[in-house]
Amino acid sequence: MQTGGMDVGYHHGDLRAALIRTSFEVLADCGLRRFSVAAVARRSGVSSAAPYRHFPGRDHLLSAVSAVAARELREAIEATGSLAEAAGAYVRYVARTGAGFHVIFAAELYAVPDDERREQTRALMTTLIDLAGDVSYERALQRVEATIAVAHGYTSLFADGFYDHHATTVDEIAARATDAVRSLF
Amino acid sequence: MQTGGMDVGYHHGDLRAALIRTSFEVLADCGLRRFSVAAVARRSGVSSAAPYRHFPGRDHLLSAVSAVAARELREAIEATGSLAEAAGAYVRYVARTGAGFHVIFAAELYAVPDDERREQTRALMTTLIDLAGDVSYERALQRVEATIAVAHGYTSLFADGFYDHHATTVDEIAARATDAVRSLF
DNA sequence: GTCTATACCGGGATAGAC
DNA sequence: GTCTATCCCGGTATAGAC
Repeated sequence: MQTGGMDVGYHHGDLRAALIRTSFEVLADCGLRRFSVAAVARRSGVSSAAPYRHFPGRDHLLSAVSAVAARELREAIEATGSLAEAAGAYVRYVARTGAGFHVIFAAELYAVPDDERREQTRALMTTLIDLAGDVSYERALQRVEATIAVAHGYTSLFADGFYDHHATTVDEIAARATDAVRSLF
Repeated sequence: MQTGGMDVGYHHGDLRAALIRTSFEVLADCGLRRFSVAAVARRSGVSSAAPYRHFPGRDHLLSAVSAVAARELREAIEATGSLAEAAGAYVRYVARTGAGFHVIFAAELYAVPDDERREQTRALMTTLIDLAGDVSYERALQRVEATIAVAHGYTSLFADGFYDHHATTVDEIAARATDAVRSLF
């Protein structure tokens, strides 16, 4: 898939990457529920057939999005120093990109054999486990799960419009998620 | 909508209620994402047109499901004595029925003018606020939101197969959600 | 109140031109 | 590599028979 430094000169330069980028927008706007290859194509300004040159099908495109989201999220989390701050980083990342754990670990991706995605999701979990502190692996896993639950929970409420009445900002929600995780441990 | 004690003698007796009941199964099996009137009809053993005698469209059926879920969930929560236990009750209810906050407060229902749903969701929130203890309304709301976030987060992880590797049971997840909320306050 | 049949729409995916 | 054109499928919703 690499362009190898040559200017290939076709319409987009890198439609594959553009499609992945646009997929985030579609996810943010429509949710995983109404995510469609056709919508991504429209929004990218290409025909509905074009994406199939780069991805065999809808799930493979989603898998590529999952891999990118897992990497970017891990990088955001590595810039913090604790699980509590990681929860805040998660809230901000999902609010910004539209792709959270429900996309990264979407059930429909289990059957998609995408080594890149599997590597990136594994690395993300490893990073979280490392942040859990010097405890047993079992205990670390439970802490990570609790953190994910809190972060994902707040994010879902925010995304579902739960806070609309109070004009709550992303940063406020991120702070609440951070505080909640902090008081867990 | 009440049958008024008369035996009406048609195919189902009460197709409206049966459709709502079947909707829970479809939600549990397919998720909100793939929920469809057609699937509910198939599963109920009626034609795809039959539901439209009782509900104007997909969203109205979902709204009726939301109202029932809000009432049943409130009853389950009223049987507990604290927000922490309410979180556990929530995990168990959603695992059993498939309809959680993402259904009860689904964004696509905002536009549906269903007084019964609005009343039931309001009552559910009131019940939760009352459990938050003798604090300011603002503080109570924050506690409720934190509780919902934790409960919904754990439930999502469970539903998405996050715990499959460890053969975790519903009761274990419910206990973790309860513990997490307890350590929040 | 429920049926069969159908119109309509939109997404998934492929064929073949360029 | 992308286009246009097309097929298939399934869900929404309605019309009219029973």
